[in-house]
Amino acid sequence: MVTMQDVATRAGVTKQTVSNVVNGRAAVRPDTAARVRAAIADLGYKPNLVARSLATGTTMTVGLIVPTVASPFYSEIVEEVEDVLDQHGYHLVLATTRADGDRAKRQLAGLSSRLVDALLIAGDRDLTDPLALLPDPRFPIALCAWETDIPDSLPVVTIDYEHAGLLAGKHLRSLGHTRVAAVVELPTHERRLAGLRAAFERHRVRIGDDMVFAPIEATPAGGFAAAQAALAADPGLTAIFASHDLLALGVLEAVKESGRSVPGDVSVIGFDDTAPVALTHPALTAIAVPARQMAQQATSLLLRAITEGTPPVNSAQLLRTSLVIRDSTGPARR
Amino acid sequence: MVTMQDVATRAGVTKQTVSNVVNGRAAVRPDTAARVRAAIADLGYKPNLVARSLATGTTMTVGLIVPTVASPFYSEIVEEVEDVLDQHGYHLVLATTRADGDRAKRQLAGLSSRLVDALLIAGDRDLTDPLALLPDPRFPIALCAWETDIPDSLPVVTIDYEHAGLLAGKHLRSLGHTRVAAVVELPTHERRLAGLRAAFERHRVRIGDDMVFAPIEATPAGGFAAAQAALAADPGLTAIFASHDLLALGVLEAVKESGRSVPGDVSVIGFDDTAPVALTHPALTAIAVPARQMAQQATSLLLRAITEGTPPVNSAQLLRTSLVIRDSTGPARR
DNA sequence: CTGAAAGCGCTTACAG
DNA sequence: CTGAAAGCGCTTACAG
Repeated sequence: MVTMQDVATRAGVTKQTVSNVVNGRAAVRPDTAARVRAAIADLGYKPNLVARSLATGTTMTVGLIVPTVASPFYSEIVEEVEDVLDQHGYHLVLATTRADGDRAKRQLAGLSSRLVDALLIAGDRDLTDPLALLPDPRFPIALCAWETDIPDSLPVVTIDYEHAGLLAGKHLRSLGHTRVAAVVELPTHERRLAGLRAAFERHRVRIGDDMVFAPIEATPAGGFAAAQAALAADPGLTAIFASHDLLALGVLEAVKESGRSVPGDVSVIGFDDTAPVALTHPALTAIAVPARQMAQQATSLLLRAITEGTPPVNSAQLLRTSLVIRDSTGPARR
Repeated sequence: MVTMQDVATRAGVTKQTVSNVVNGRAAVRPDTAARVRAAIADLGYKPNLVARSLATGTTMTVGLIVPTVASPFYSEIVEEVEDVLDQHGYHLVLATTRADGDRAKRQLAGLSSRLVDALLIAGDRDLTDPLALLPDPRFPIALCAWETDIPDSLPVVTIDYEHAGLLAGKHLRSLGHTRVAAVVELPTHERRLAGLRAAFERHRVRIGDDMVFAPIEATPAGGFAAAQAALAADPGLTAIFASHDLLALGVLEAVKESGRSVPGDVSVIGFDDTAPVALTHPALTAIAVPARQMAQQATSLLLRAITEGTPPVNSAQLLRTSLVIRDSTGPARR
């Protein structure tokens, strides 16, 4: 490895001067700088980022923990976080928890030992408990896409999931649906469900626990099976709410496979509104969650905390969702 | 920040002893070790990983560059790489190139300055040229999922794409198809296309350039539009090959939307065989690529190189693909 | 089994 | 504008 000292020797200066031209910090006489730059090029010198980190106390790296990357929702978040980081010269250390609490705990511990300058945790699927054992309070952490039990000690950028569920419910209700089933990942998505129910209760319609189906896995296949169960439980239902898009994809297929038409016989509404859903047939009506904006805000929050050396502003930001009406919802069949 | 020295002072030993108990390296008398451990707990000491890295010359971190993470194929690779890394106590630094050559170049440069101990590059979409400016030859780099222009200076774990395309072609040919279109991401997937063509040429059937359609984007929507174009170009075609699953999803929809049945009127075959495709209707026939195995092998290769301190074995490993026949392919309509 | 010393490759004030 | 010194928090031989 060629070191800064090697460059200095070659250019006939001290390493401090090399450091100055590399970082453009102090003013260096043009010809000296040129000599140094030539030496750098000749030797193919690259600064050792680890040494720099030790000296500066900053790694130019941010950690991101997500439940999985194999979902359009989280992959959008990962890409957005990386974009913002990249724009500011930071690198991304990624960890996926994969429905494994121990793994999540290990990653939380591993990432908070100065390997990264800050940590963003997206999704409360596997990390609700471990958060109790918070590391150094001065270490910048932020949460996003957090639905359950928002800890008040940490800044969070999320959405009002209950209101989002309410939006979905109001839409279905306004179309006259009264026999609806919900395919919901529980307990993670309980707020969405609560909102959905609230929309109906206002009209004295109750979505009982017997019409709530928790999929075995958070995939189209999981949604498919859950929807089949729903159709078996009430063959006359007219609408199905899916607590996220991947499930909705499976629900759509299950309904069609059962010989029913969408939305003629059964309306289907999804949640998140990630890119792939606009292409389903019929195109999926869904609650749109501003995932990229959420990731962007949370990342900026952390970056600001890092550069200002203060803990991130401890606030709970709630982003708004909206209803995107496409072709999978329609008036309830009589 | 509480340092090793703080722990040492509190436990009444020197920091070397603390280091020894933390790393379990040298033998430490049980009661001393207990005292040190107590001090660590009291102070909430966590070793500074950056300082350790500078001293040991290793970061326990591996970089991964992929084109995107919003695709089932690459997200599987990312998750598998992270799994292997996690099992060995390594962290993952992730960079996505996102069809941006400059960004790719920047990432390659950024990641090879001792921020990571090794680098895995998956997918040749954006990084073919930049590889020319290779960093230190002793820095462990490996390639995987590489289709075009495999550099012979770097170890690569990939598959025989031409043979994979041949498999797809032989399958369609054996079903009697002679009017086939190909929806292919070019030039990235040209080997697959070459294989497909080769299968037909043996039977004196030619898939002309006018029947090859490059999608605007690597998404279902891209596949959808390309398939529509294909059906317009030859309304009587009986089979469509898609160069990856996401495209195939769109192709399937386009064919159905055109009023044709799959596979009655048109057979559709995909490529990669990622998780989501088994649930399409009809279930997609596809060339199965062992993505996880590929990622696993490449990662192991790098890990071995790191621990042994030698450059990775410079070999080109070709993994085998297989044909998974489901319901989207059938005999050609007469 | 424990401690004193040197070093990893940088940066950051501080003199000159 | 350039150089000498100290330090970031660890680990690694090496004495005792």
